[in-house]
Amino acid sequence: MRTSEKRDQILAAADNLFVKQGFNGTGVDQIAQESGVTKRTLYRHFGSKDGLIRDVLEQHHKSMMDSIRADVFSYSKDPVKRLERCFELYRQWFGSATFSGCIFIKTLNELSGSSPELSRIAQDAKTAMRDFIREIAALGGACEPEQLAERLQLLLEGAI
Amino acid sequence: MRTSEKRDQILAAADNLFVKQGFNGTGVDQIAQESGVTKRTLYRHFGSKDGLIRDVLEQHHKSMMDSIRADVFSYSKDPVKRLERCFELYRQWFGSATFSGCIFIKTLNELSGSSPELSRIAQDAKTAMRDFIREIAALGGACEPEQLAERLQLLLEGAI
DNA sequence: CCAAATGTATACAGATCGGTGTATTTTTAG
DNA sequence: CTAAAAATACACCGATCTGTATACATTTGG
Repeated sequence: MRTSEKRDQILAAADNLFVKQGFNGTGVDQIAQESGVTKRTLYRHFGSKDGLIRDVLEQHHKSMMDSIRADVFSYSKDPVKRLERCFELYRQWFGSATFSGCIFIKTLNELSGSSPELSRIAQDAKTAMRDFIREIAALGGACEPEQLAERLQLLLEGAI
Repeated sequence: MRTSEKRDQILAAADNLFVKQGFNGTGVDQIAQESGVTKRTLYRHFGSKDGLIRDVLEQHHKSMMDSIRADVFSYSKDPVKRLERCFELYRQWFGSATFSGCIFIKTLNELSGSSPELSRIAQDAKTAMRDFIREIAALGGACEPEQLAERLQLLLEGAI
């Protein structure tokens, strides 16, 4: 059994709660209880609530990018089809019953001004996602990959 | 002197603070202090923090719609020019030094799940704004006024 | 002018917040 | 097996939160 099992439980529970209730709206006690762990254990792993938020954001970004990359690259070799697949993945995300919005947008909306570090992490995640789309679009020979990537990204935020 | 002078001060201060720091991130004490009023007075007017938020949202929606309507309708009689004026107003909003995002989007991001009533008010405000754009677009003979209105609305949220 | 509404000042209640101290038990690794 | 790391249980701290109590001053409307 890995040493980091509890750690992953905490990250998963925190991710869910943050995305559903916001960061300021979710207490550390609730996260600990929801993940079946003592508050003391939580603080041993993450040091502070901001530290937990930071790791949640980074892990969320990493797993999301890995998941999308794997799906899109294995879906087809045609850049155009890959781009279509991106749209389809977003469409599925919107339609999922547990959809509660994008955690990075939530970060920028709620923590901008109180934590520049967390804002930067969220901004970097959004930029990386846009670069990924732009890269695929450019390979597909799109005339304006930059604009296309931006438009797609903006479509996310109306569904919430 | 109107009876509601203090009331308006509170609404203005709360609006500013909410949009800058979020709802959960702004305390009632700070709002009272910022608006030069006692906390007791604030509670006499609004009853609770949620009551204050509700009135802030409604007043914000009302004054925003009135302002945009007056500007756009006096700008030109041509629907196309009116639509262009809408874009221009948004552009100015983004460029303003005090721009901190849309308070209704912030409401949906932060209070969805904890207050269905406030979420509904914010959603109604967004819908009303979109209907306004769609109405103008339809008068201009746009082929897809619904989609056009949606696209314009989504463009707001990338700038924050 | 006078009563009612509104505002001020200040202290306080009860809950929750992020975070810690400490002693005990469980798990892991060599 | 054993020692260190990790997790638990639980009380606790100071700060902050929403909301209230009380007593006094000011403004307003009829």
